[in-house]
Amino acid sequence: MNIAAQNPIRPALPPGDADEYASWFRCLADGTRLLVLNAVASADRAMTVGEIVDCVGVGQSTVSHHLRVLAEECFVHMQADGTRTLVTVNADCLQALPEAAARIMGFDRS
Amino acid sequence: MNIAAQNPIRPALPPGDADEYASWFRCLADGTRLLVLNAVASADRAMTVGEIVDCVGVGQSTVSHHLRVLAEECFVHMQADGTRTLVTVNADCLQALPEAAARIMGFDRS
DNA sequence: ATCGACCATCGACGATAATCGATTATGGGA
DNA sequence: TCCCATAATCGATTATCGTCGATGGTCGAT
Repeated sequence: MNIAAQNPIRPALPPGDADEYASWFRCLADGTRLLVLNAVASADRAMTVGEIVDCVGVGQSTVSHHLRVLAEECFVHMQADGTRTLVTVNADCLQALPEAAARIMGFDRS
Repeated sequence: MNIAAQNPIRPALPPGDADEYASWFRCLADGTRLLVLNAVASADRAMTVGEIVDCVGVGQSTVSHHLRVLAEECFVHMQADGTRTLVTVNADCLQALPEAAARIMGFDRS
């Protein structure tokens, strides 16, 4: 018998929300990507892609790929500046992380 | 020239730590795994593997796999009870999440 | 002792993702 | 206009991961 499935006291996390959170966490689930994010976050200024490449120590195309992934989830903001691309972090995005954890743990403030 | 690499004002996140955090986030980077975690967290009691299977709606071996991954990162605790396995959550693990975010963003309290 | 319930493990498959090198596109300076 | 620097894109390769079905092992009940 499955008591929990029949008597869900707390509303279960909708599978759609779970996938949404998952893709969000997946963005942080790679060491290189965390190094990229940390480099930009620690710089206190906009960084170019080339600077990030030198900081992280992987190929330029790899950094470009990771920046695109981070930008798609709004962890960073990218703005073209002539031939360069200036990268800045979106601090709000990471600060929303505890809220996600709370929902997963069922600490909904309903 | 690479100013940031030569003048790292803030200490960069060590690559080893980045990988450590990454494997931590990777644990939460799958929708099914979040559903498993949410099911156990919302239950207010220990759950058996079979109950989780019924809640989440994937195969038994898949749930067993995800539970092992979650247990390796200490998100859940598993204890054999006869032929069953009782699963409980480790709330502390998810509450440490904001700290990880802070370090990635360079908000080290040195 | 046998049977059934429960769960872990194994092997396989498909999908996804990380990385690299090469190429291409674009803007700025000579 | 021509060249260089910068970065995005492409193609290929490799590794990792999620899922399933089947198998095996263990405990409890009959």
